[in-house]
Amino acid sequence: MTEKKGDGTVSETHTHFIKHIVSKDMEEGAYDEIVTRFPPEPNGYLHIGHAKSIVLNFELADEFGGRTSLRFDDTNPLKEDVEYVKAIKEDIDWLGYEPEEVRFASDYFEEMYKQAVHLIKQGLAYVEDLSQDEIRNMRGTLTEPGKESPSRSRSVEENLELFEKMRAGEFADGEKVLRAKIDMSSPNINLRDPVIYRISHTTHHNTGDAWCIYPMYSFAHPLEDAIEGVTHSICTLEFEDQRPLYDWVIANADMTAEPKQIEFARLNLTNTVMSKRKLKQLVDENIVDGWDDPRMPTISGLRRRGFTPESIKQFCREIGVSKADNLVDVRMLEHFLREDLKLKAPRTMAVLDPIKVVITNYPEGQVEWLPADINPENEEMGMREIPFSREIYIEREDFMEDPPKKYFRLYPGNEVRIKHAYFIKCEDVIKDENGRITELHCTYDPETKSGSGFNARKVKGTLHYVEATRAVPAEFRLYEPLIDDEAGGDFMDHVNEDSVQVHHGFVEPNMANVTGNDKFQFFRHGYFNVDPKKSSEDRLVFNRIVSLKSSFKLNG
RNA sequence: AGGGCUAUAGCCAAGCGGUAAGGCAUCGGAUUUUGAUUCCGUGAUUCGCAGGUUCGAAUCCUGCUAGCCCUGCCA
Repeated sequence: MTEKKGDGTVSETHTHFIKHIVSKDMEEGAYDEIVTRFPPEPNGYLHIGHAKSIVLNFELADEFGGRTSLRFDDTNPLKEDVEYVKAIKEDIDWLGYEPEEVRFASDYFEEMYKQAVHLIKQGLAYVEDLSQDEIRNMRGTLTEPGKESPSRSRSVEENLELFEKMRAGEFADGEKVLRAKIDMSSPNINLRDPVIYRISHTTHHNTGDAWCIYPMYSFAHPLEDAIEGVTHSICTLEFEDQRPLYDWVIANADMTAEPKQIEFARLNLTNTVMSKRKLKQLVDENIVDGWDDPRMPTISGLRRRGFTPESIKQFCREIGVSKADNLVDVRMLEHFLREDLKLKAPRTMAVLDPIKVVITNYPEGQVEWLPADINPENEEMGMREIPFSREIYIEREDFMEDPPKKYFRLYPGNEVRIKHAYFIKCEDVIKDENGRITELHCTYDPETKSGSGFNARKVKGTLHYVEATRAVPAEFRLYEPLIDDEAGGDFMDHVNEDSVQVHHGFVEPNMANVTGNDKFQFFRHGYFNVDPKKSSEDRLVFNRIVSLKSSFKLNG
């Protein structure tokens, strides 16, 4: 369990193939220092899959005493926006990582242009006259080689001139394109003279109208890495086929650095969609309440739901890094949230679906303030006092008129403990004209007061409660997975129509002033977060982050 | 099918020629003023399959099977 950081010591846990590669490189002295980067395109919000990559990149470099930068891969102005730049920075910061530097691919447009010219001069790139359709048709198929374009044999001088005109805005979008001259018959389609620059008369969020030609990812990315001195360029599996092109660019550009691309498997979670396209669709079609809806697997959604940075990071560490396609059970994420909050969150009581209990033998008008530990597993959190009186609320589901076997909550004639207070026994059930239970009449035994040491008899059940006259109204939002079933077909057919359950109940009086993102464990319910958007001073709204585990089953 | 990659328990995953770590989930049992926590216990004679090399193979070799990715002027 040596998990040292920042001193170059390799941890013995969480070992994986990328760490092996880096270890070996460092032992062989291949690099002075390891440099990684997290390179999001600012075209959407970050999700937990990105968190896996963020944790990997930052902690890997940190472990070897290296550095990590944040670099926005903004080479396609059609899809990118500053809104996303801002959100991405915020999410990384919230997770607790500080990039060595923040850069943009667009910072290097001039340098990339020069490198393209360098390729042209070597006869390794040419300006293409063919249309997009013609290029596609001549590319061949998976099993047949492509055909060489007539433009391929253009002279260096003419290519230089045309490329300059492309930059100068003398052509319309799609009229010309710059292609790398590699191999039209390569079995790897990425090497069949890939397009490396296209014309797009579009305002860029960063460079404005300075450019009307933009480099393609496959050309830009290796250059960005080389410029920044990145040693290990970590990306996901679908870029594996691009690695030969990545290496080709590095080999033929006028660059001394030799970054190495390493691919790992992206994260998939049960009951979750994990692509920006799909998440954007959920937002655009108003299936959810924005990118930060508490049901979204986005970092901002998880944050609003109440997940902590530490729980997300620990999850990312524990799932490991490999090249095998995977589908991780969301319950694993939930586990790390519970583990993180177990000792940190105050434990208080909330009644989500109240039913009133009148304790008929308790003096009218009397109130007792009972001592209660804030977290029995963490005494440093101290004590609080909670009121108890003749009328309290308990959970409607904690009473059954006709209970099955092994039900040890309240039922007629049964005695249970009220947490931190007394034993009560159900004497009478009051119903309205529709037969709905409106009130329970109980008696209490003064001798059974909590902390009194009473042990003449035992009860099987302990119920939480909120004192009725001082109860603070609150809204509770419970969540189910947004996606019913991750398998097959259009994911929109699997959207759970009933993924939010709203309850109106009460919390303890001492919770009247909680504010955005405060987290609590509500006894027997789970961990809750004060919704930073919906909650206000006069309307408390709690999101259930995760429930407590439970082995209780009715009828079983 | 041309190329690239992957395959270890229900899920994730270590392992790197010396006899299958760990986590999640599940199911038992003990403790419990949360049906929680905690604690103990629970599963691979076998690593996709078939051959081969070796004293010895999840690890090396050969063949096969299955799954994922690649024919954007997206990243």
